[in-house]
Amino acid sequence: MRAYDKYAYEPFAVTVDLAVLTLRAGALHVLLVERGQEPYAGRWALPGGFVQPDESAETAARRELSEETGLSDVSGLHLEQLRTYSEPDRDPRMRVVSVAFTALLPDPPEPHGGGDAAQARWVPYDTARPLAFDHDRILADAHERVGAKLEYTGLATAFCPSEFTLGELQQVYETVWGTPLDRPNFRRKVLATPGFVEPVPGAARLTGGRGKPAALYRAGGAAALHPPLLRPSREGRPA
Amino acid sequence: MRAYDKYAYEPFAVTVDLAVLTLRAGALHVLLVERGQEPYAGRWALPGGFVQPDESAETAARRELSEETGLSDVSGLHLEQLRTYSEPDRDPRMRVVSVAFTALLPDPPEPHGGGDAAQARWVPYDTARPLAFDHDRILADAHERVGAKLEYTGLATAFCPSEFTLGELQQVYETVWGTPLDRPNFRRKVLATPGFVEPVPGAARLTGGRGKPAALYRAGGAAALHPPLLRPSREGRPA
DNA sequence: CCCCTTTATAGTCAGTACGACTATTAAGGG
DNA sequence: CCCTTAATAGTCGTACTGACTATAAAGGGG
Repeated sequence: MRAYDKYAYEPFAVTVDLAVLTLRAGALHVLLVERGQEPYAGRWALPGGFVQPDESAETAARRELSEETGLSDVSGLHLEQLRTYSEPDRDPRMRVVSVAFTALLPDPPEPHGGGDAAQARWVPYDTARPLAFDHDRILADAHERVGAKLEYTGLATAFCPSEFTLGELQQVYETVWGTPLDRPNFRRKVLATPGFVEPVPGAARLTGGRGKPAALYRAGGAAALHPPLLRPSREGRPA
Repeated sequence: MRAYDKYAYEPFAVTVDLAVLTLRAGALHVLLVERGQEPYAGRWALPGGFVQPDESAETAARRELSEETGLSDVSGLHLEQLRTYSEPDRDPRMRVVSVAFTALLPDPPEPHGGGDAAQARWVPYDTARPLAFDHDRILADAHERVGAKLEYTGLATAFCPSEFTLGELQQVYETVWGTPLDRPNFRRKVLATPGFVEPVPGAARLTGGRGKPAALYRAGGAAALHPPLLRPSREGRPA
């Protein structure tokens, strides 16, 4: 029961931490900031900050996202609560409970070093560690969550600009999952899943570089994919 | 960035709230406590309480679970973080951030009214609302999460005793999803999914009531189901 | 004691999804 | 003007799925 009267309660500091992911040059990148002070001075960490008295954690996360990326409009970006980290010793200075979020960006702007960020950079996911505090774990949890959600939601489109080719969409899956996918089969499945993507009607063709121009698509309205787009099973072909 | 120095920080109270779900007589039930004081005096609420200074949220949740259910050993029970609720006005008295958990129980013991719970009861899920605070939302989120996880994890066995029949397992799915399932097909899929369940070797038969006795199974070790056991699609057969 | 109901388990069958391929089209580059 | 690159189209056999039918093994009521 809610025993407000029975237990004394200790005040906690509540922060948000952001795992901001994007794709640059076909590789998964994460937005990191360099810490200026102890503890972990000089180490890289996930961006974050304190939740203000009048904010929800979601509001604080979106504010931090805007501050750290330098983007004026972050309202359309995908921002999702990951989980809360509350180990008593996770911050050596004081008792800090952190609500972690995952954010997905389509086209990565150079993080303006302005604002309050001492130094903010896009770092390839593979070379990000070790991070300060328990951020290694948060980042790993974020990656795992995103990979899982690609299977049964249309989340992949959050990595893409508003209009994209199926090849770009496939690259999202391949990069996050770390697995090459068969192009014709990927195409078939995506187009067979209602509400995942919809073709851009006009004479829509992207002339990026070499090769046949690809048709452009927009994100469909569907939140859940039916059927899901399962990643190649680690099991399934055992002995 | 972690601007501990830049912003003043407000102390928050941090609580855990528990959505404890079980199956009784083929219906989904949730453990509720009756509030004795304002606000929401006389209303039912999810059990919960303050996180103590030396506890993580997970530790606090398991402690509360033990206290509220009266079970001496809650170490084997499924307990999982749901998400954190932090709207500034969710508690009219003060700023409270609550980390919500979902717990799944196999056989429901009568909640001992002892401990500190004024009154604790198993309430059918459908008649649980309205609850105090934002607990309606928490409960709905818990239900949705559990329903989704039944698809791609072996979570359903957490609702069952250590040995169970496939009929009982099917009842878990039907009750949580609110959909009848075809028995032969359910059986085929469960047995075809490696690691989901394993037969109890001995002369294992349950003579519960009428009908042919069923073979007994135990939970297999698999965390993820491959292939997943998808619920009958709301879409898929549209117009 | 014999049906009749109940529940478990076995099996069938057609439609579909999927993985692995091959083929064709439409660009750009030397 | 080929050659490479990338997009798109199509094929084929297997696995899976949903909808069913059939059989087996219990208990209960006349």
